[in-house]
Amino acid sequence: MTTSEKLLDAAELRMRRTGYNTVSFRDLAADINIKSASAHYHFPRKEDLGLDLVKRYHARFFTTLDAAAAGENTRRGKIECFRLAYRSALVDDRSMCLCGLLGSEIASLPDAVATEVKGFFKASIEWVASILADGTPQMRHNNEAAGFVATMQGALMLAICMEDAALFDAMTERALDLIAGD
Amino acid sequence: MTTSEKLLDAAELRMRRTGYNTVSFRDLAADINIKSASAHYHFPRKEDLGLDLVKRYHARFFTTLDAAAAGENTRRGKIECFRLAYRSALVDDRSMCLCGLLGSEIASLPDAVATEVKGFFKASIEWVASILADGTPQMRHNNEAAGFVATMQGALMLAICMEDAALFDAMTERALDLIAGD
DNA sequence: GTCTATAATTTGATAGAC
DNA sequence: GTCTATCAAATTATAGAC
Repeated sequence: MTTSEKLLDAAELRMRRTGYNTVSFRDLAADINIKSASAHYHFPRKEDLGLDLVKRYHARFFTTLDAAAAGENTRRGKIECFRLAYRSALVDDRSMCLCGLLGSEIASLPDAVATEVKGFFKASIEWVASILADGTPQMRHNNEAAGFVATMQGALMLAICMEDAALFDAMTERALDLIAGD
Repeated sequence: MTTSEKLLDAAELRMRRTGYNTVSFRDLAADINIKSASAHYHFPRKEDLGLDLVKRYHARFFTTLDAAAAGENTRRGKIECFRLAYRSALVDDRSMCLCGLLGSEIASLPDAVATEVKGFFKASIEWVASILADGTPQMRHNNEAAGFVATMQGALMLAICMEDAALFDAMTERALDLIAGD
């Protein structure tokens, strides 16, 4: 694994817990046993690191999601994959969605990073909407898809905040029924 | 208005946009034309300010909500008041819910502030559940209420992030139908 | 209550040696 | 690529005058 990847891993761990502004080059460098000046060699400005991190998160999220959804034949099965991606953030990583946290503090982000976060949500809504429409996007599906994404984000935040993982399932199962039928 | 109240107002404006950690005593003091040392006279530590701010937000949120819901006779009408409280944060204040933002970055908050944020969500869930149960709380109502709160929080975050206020209505109207019946 | 002044720490970032 | 050394700025917080 390259030093850049190690830095991105360290940044993801920290930013998914405490956000963009609380994470310093010194902390990240210490995490992987280098000095902060070395970290700046790989990412000259913090904005460069933030941008690469959100791009990597975005790409990995949908690659993993598409692979899982490819094994499902029903709309409900595919959308359940989307829900499980958020559940995995909670259960496996005990962390927020990177874009859910950065999205909350979007007014404090560099413009380029903020734009990338918006891109993640746009892609998320379109992904869910495309499942609903079976390949033919429609405005109504977009609204339903956005509501589903919002519920996943809010449920993840609340479950982490309340330290109650079971609450995530309780909060999201009806949303799945609503969007995919009982 | 007292200086403490002015400081809390300034802190609320800033923290509902960028979170807890980006807000400094110097910024708040400058907002109300005093010096940061004077701000420390009113709130010795930042944690004191954060704690008072969340407590004030909590109290005001439910006072306003109760007043609005008292004018409604139906369950749906009362829960619609809850939705409108979030809509007002978006449309009137163009800001996140204070606790939605602080909840996202809860791992970076002083313990006392984090506890107070959790208290806001506990009270929110109980408020919605009590409407569902007409005064007789039940576990099933608690899960439905939590899901509704999650959707409001996620929808507010997404609408602000995507700079699309209309999206909030589109995302939340079905959640209201789901919980209160069509 | 507010001020000036300042301490102690942390931060993003750079210069230059190896 | 990584290091030491350093900078300029910002941060939380305190001491003491008025």
